[in-house]
Amino acid sequence: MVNISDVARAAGVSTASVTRHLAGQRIRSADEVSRAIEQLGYRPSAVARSLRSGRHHSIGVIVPDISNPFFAALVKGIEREVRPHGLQVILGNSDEDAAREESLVRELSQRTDGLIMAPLSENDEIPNLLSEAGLPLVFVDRETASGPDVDRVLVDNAAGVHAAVDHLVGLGHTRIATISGRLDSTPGRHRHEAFLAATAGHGLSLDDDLVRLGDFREESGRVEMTALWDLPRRPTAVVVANNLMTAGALLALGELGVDVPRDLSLVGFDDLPLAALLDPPLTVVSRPDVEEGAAAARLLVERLTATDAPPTAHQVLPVELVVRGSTSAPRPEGTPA
Amino acid sequence: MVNISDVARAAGVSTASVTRHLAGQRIRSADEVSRAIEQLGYRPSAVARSLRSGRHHSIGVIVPDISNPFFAALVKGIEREVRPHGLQVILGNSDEDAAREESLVRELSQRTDGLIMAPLSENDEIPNLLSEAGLPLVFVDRETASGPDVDRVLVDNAAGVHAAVDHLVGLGHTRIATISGRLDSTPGRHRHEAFLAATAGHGLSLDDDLVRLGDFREESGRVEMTALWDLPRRPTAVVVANNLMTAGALLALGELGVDVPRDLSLVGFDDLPLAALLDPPLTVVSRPDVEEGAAAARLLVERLTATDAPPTAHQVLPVELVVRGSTSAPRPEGTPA
DNA sequence: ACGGTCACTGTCATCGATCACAGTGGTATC
DNA sequence: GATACCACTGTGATCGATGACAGTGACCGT
Repeated sequence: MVNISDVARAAGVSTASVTRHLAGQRIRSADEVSRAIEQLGYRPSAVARSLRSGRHHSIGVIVPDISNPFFAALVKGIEREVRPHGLQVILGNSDEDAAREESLVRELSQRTDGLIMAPLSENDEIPNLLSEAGLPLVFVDRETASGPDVDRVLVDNAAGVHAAVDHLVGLGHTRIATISGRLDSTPGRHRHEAFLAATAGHGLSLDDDLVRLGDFREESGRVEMTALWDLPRRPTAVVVANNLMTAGALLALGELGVDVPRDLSLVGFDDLPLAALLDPPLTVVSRPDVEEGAAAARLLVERLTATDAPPTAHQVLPVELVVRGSTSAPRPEGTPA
Repeated sequence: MVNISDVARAAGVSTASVTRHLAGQRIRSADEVSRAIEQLGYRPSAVARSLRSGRHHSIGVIVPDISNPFFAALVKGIEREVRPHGLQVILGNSDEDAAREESLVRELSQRTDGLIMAPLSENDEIPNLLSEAGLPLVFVDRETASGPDVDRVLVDNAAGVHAAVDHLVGLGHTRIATISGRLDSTPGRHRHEAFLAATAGHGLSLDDDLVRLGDFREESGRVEMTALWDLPRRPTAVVVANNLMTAGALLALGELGVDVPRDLSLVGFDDLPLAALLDPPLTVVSRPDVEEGAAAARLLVERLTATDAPPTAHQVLPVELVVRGSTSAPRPEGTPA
C-alpha cells in the first residue's frame, strides 16, 4: 500500500506538506502533490489517522436481533442519518445474549466514537463500562435502570397500550388478555404495566390467567396463545406485546382453527411490513421505527460534534393505533362457534 | 485511556514484557503484570494493533437493503459464522445506490480484512478496486461480469424458477406471466432467463405483455401486477422474481379485488417470515438465507486464515419450492369471476 | 541595509503496540 | 575457571499520519 512518504517523495516535498495539502491548506507545490496522489492512487490510512487523532469516524449500533424488522428499520434510520456526517455504522447483533452483548460493547468501544444500543435488560450493567470510558452513548427503544443519565429515545409504550385497550373496550370487550414481553426490558415492563393500568381504569376484572408472560420471541407467542385458548373461560380479545409474538399467536390460532376476529380479537404491538396483507389484516400499535433510529442518531451526532456537552435528552416518540381487520365486537356469550 | 507503558511502569517491566505476557509467552513477572492490567483496567488499543499488524479483525458486509428480510437473514448468518473467529462485522447499506456503494467500498476496504458484498449490478466495476488493493472479496447472491475471479455463493435461481413453472404447468396453467427484477443483477437475469427457458421448454407461447420488468422493489410489483391484470388476455398465473415485489403484487391484487388463487395463481421467489400467515398463504421458492450468508462467511474466513491461497470457490446452494395456498388449477375459461 | 512581516517549508516527536536485536544473568558442562 | 546454553530481558525502530516548532526566503517599509 502506498503511504504518505511515497507521495511526498514523488512530489519532491515533505510529508508535512502532503498532510497540509490534504487538509486543504495552501501549499506551493499543490499541483505536484495532487498529481502524485492521483498517479500513485494514494489513500490516507484511516487506521493511522485514528491512532493519531483518537477519532474513528464510525459509531457502533448494538441491537438484540437484526432479523426483527423493527430493528432492521431502526438500523436503516441510523445509517441514513449518520452517513452525511461521514460516519460509518458498525453493527453488532447481540442475539438476545448478555455475554455477546458484553463482548460487543468491549470491542466496539475500541473502534467507534460512540454507541447506540438497545440494552437487553434494564438490569444490564454493561453500558456503564462505556460511561466510565467516556464514550458517548445513546439508548434506543430500551434503557437501563442503573448507571449515569444518558441520552435516550423511547416510544410512548403506555399510550399505545392504552389506545389498544380503549379500542377493544369500545368494541364491547370486557375479558381482555395480554401476552407480555420480558419484564426486565423497558418496552416489556412499560407495556405490561400499562395494560394492567388500562384494564383497571376501565374497571375490568383481570384473572391471573389472562396475563401471560412471554419473551418477545415468536415461539412464546405461540405457546401463550395456545394456553389462553385452552382456558375454561377464554378471553375475547388479546393484546400482544410485540411483532414476533403476534406472529406466533397468529400461527397458533391458525392451527387451532380459531376465526379472528369473530372468535377472538387481536391487537399487536409493532407494525409489520406485511401486516395489512395477513389473514386477517392486523390491528396494531404502530411506531415510527426508522424515525426512532434517526432520532437516536441525531442525538449521538450532536454529542459528537458539539463543543460543549449538550444536556441529556430523553425523547419519547408518539405511537399510533392502526385499526385493520383483526379486531371486532366480541361474539355474544353462548353464540355457537 | 491507560496504555501499555502505564502497565509496564506499574509492573516494573518494559513494554515488551507486557506484550509478551499478552501474547501468552512466559515471563518472570507474570503476576505483577496481570495485577497491573487488572488494577488499571488496561485494554490494548485495537487501533494501534491494526496499524502495526495490518490486520483489523473485522470484515465488511455490503448489502443493497438491510430492511429486506432476506438480507437481514444473510447478515445474521454472516455474523454468527465469523464471531467465533473473533471478527466484527461492519455493515454497509448501499440502499440500491451505486454512489453509496462505491463510497462504502472505499471506506470499508480501509478498516476491514475482507469484504462480503452483494453488488448492485453485474456491470459494477467497483469491486475491482478491492482486488487491486489485494483485499479478499466474496460475492454473495450477486456477482459481477468483469473483474478477476473471486469467491462467490449464489443460489440455484434457475432450478427455483423451473420448479415454479413446472408446478404451475402441472396444475394446468398455460398462460403464465412473470414480473422480473433488475436484469443487470445476477438473480434478476438468471430468474428472467430461466423463466423464458422454462416456458419455452413446456411449449408455452409467451406474449411480450406477459413478461414485465420490475426493479425488485415493492412498488414495481404493485405497478406491474396492475398492468398484468389490465391486459385484455390476462394470465392465469404469475411468477414474481423476489419477495418485495410479491408483496407489492399481493397488495395490488387485494385492491383490485382479485381472488388468489381462484382468479390468479401466484408464486413468489424468496420466502418471507410471515408467508404462511398471508391471505392466501404464499407458494414460494425458498432459499437458505442464513446459510447463504454463513457459506459466504466461511469462504472469507478460510481465505483470511489460510496460509496458501485456496482455489476460488463458486458455490451454488439449492432452493426449494414451498407449495402453500396461492397456487391452484386455473379457472376454466369462460367461468364467471 | 536592516528589521519585520508573511507565506510557506521541513524536522521530529507523537499516538500505542509489536518485534528484531542485542543483551543479561544463571546454570550446566568440560 | 572457561565455555556454552537457556530463559528471559530491555532498547529502539517501525507501522502512517499529524502538528508543534523552528526555520527559510521573498517582500515591504524605513
